[in-house]
Amino acid sequence: MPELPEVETMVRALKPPLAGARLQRLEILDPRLCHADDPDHLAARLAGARIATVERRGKWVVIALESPAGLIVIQPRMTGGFWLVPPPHPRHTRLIFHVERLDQPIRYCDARRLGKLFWHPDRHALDAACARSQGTDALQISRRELASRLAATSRGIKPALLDQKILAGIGNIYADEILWRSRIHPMRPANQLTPTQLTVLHAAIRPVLETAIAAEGSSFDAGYRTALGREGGFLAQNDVHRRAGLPCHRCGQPIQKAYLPGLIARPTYLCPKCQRLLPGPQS
DNA sequence: CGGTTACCCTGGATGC
DNA sequence: TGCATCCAGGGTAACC
Repeated sequence: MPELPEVETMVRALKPPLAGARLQRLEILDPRLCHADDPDHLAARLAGARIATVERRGKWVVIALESPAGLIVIQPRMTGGFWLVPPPHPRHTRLIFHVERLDQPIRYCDARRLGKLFWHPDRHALDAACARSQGTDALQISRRELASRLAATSRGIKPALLDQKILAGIGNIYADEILWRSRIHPMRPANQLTPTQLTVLHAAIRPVLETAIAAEGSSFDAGYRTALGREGGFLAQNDVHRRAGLPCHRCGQPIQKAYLPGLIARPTYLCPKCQRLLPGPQS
C-alpha cells in the first residue's frame, strides 16, 4: 500500500517513541519476511541496542541502531504498516518491537506478507543497497536530474515514474495525481516530454506529495491506516485516483479508468480531455 | 538492452 | 448464508 506519503507518515509516528530508546527485543513472528539472515541471529544482534534514528528512503522505513547493531530496513510493500495502538487484525502481526518505557510494544502488521525486512551492518552498506535499487528521493530530485533520467527511456511516463530506480517514492496513486496536474498522458513516451512539460511535471511532484503527507496519506477500504489507526485523508481531496466517472476538476469531463500496457492489473485514472496522448486542444 | 509479463501472498468487498 | 470472483497502495525474476 504505502507510497512516499504513507511511509513518511509512518516514520513521523515512529520517531518520538523510537528515537533514542533502547530496543529490548525484536520479536520476529514471521521468519519469511526476514531477508536479512537467520531471524534468530538478527534478533540476537539487535537485542538491547539503542535506536539512533528512524528515517525514510523512498518507500523504505530505516531504523538505525547504534553501532554495531546496524540498520533495519522495512519495505511495507502493499499491505505493511506499523501500529502504536493495538492492531485491528492481531493475527497479521509479523514483528513486535519491545521498546523500553513504552506502555505497549510497537507492531508491524502485513496482511499479504509481501513486505520485507533487511538488515545492513552500517550506513555504507545501506547506501550501497539504496544505490542498487533506488534513485533520488522524489522530494529531493532536481529538475535537471529528472529530465536526464527520463530522457534515457522511451517507456511511458507513468511506468517511468513508478520505476524506483528513476526516482524513489512514487506509486500508483500519486503518479496519477502528478500526471493529471501536469496535463500529461500516462503513456506519453518519457523521452518525448517537452522542456515545458518537464518543468511542469517536476513542479507537480512536491505539492502532490506534500499535500498527501499533510493528509497522512491515502486510505480506502480496509487498507492503509496510520500508526494510530486513523484513515489518511488524501483521497477526499484528490483529483483523479479512484474517481472514475466523476467530473474532472478542471474541465468537467468524466475521469476515465484504464489498464495501460506495462502496468499489469494496476489501474490508471486520467482525464481524457486534459491529458491527451497526441497533440490536440487542451482544455 | 529495453520493455513486458508472471508471480509473490492474502483478505476484504462484491456478486450470484 | 455460502461460495466464487475480483481487486489491491509494490517489486522483481524471468522472459521475449
